[in-house]
Amino acid sequence: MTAPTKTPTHPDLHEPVIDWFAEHARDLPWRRPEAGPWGVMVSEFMLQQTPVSRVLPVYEQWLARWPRPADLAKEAPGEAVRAWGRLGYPRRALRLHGAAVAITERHGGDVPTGHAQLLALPGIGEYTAAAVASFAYGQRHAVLDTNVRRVFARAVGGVQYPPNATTAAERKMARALLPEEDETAAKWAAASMELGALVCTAKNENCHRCPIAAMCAWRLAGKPPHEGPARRGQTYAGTDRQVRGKLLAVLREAVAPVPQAVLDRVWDEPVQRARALDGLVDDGLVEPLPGGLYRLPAS
DNA sequence: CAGGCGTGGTG
DNA sequence: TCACCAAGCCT
Repeated sequence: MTAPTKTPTHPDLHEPVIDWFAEHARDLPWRRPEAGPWGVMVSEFMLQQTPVSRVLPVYEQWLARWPRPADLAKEAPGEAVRAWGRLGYPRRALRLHGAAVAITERHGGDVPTGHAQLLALPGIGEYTAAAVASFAYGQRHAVLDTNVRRVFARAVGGVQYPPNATTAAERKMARALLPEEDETAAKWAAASMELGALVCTAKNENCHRCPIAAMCAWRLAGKPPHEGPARRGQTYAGTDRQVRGKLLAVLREAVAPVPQAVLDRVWDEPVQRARALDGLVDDGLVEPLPGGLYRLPAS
């Protein structure tokens, strides 16, 4: 019997993908050693649903201004929202600020190393906890983001796209594919994600540049097109989200509290406008003051 | 668990 | 042009 006892399910995928990564990985600031766990964590918050190209400049400003969690923690949350700029989903800024406060209070100012501790922080879900633990601390976790899910769906599952929501089957597959060693697993996580971001993309798959094209189940099956309904497109024009965005843009630019009348100019329809503003206040993104004034939250 | 939550680039 | 997409989280 020559077979070793703990052979991974698909050991042949690891080496080509990791080697490809060594050659083609982008030189991103949060991948450099000087970024540290805090830099990794900040980047992960910003990258949630936001392209790398838009994150880069904000990331640099953020780290220069708040090089440690404690630096951000002592700021007003509104300053985090302001510095977030136009990255989108500004609740992330609030949550990152909240995470910095929690890190300062509960973890002595250092980004925690444990997956469960990370998961307990605001704005950190399953993906981000695994990503920080893996990228910042070299731990072995299944890091299942949209890129990795797509790569696995194709290379292993033989279909064009993964399911809309992450399934237990996907998690199981991701765990089964994980290399045994911590360090190798961390490289694998970063490499498989980068492959999905650069080569095995949603719209154009570039199989000629793919290091595992020869063993890709989807390609070998003749690249059958996605079956079933298309993903629900996110509508935007005319929604509360658009109104919220316009309201918050005014408040981000303002140095002093803004009168209601000024906010009223961003949207004609009064019911929707009021609903959007109320929502921002409920979310803690906007602080109402006496006299019909509004500003970003000071506390 | 489906739906809400920003923004700008792109085919 | 405009629908779709980009390293999710929370309720």
